[in-house]
Amino acid sequence: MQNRNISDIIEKYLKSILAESQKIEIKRSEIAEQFDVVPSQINYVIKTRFTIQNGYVVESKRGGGGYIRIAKVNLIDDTDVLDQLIDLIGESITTGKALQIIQSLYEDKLLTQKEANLVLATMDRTTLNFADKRMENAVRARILVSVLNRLRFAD
Amino acid sequence: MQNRNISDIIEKYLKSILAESQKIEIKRSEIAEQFDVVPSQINYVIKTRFTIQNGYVVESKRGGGGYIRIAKVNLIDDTDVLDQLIDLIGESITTGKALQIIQSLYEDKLLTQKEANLVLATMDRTTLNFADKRMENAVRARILVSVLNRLRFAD
DNA sequence: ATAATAATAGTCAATATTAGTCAAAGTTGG
DNA sequence: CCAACTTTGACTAATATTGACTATTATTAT
Repeated sequence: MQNRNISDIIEKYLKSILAESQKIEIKRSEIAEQFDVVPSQINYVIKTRFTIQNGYVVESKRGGGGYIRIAKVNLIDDTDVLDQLIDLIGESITTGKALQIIQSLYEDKLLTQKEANLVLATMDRTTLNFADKRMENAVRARILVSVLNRLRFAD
Repeated sequence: MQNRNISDIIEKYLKSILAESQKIEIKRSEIAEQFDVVPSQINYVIKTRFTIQNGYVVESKRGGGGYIRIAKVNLIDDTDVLDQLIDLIGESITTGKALQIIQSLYEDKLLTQKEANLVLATMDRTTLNFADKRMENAVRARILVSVLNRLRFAD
């Protein structure tokens, strides 16, 4: 609505540019000024919304002429990315990160919306319902890895 | 009848908005203040009156700019079949019985082949990987029930 | 060349801003 | 009176915002 948080707005802005051009290069301080936030908030936005789980790769450089580059990666072309994701999941994953990964799979058309929603339902917090959060995250990790591996094989 | 409790009044208010717009986004604290109740009462109202059985899906976010969204969804016709299956599953189910249920869902065209395979992958014995078989069957039951509930409405 | 300075971006922890959970206490209809 | 439902609030969890401090790279002065 009208009072969304500024991080979401910055995210949306950056993604609108990325929808056109696959890759962008920004100056942290400029974006910060444009949206009237402290520069480190840009790092927050990137760290929470432009990770490899989200299907983005980020690189940067400090010093004069410094920049932050954000590029969209594609899970279909790049089988490495699936492996990377499985690696990254390891033996534990939270609902939030899992959601990011499922969303990326949907965006890259590896899952339909219905498939994505079904998979999300299986690993929801209330579904797993463990008192011990470590166990919950461990089971979720196994489920998600299982799904990713299932996607390697075409039906 | 005119002196209903406040939960009913809040329910009616929210549903009157939903009658117009299919989906609303509220700020918990604002609604609580508007009706002069503690914020957690909003959770109570949602939990008791905006369930999936009633055709509502709820999502929320905490933190700055947080919200609660309630959407009205279109329930499919065979909800009573789903109810029966959920009843049948109870709190525990083996891989074999789960497979049977998923196969019947496929035959009834509630799941495609790929969807069925994905769901099976999530509740496979090696995926869940519990030493304690009772726990394994309990988790599988929760996962399968969650899937069935997700099938109550279209995307 | 080297050192000093300027111009970037990164990290991290404190604080703020929401919503969720749970159980105790209160209320009500049968 | 009892069981079910409602109300309340203390505690918890998730997410966002801010700023002080750090790290890296480029440019300028010596």
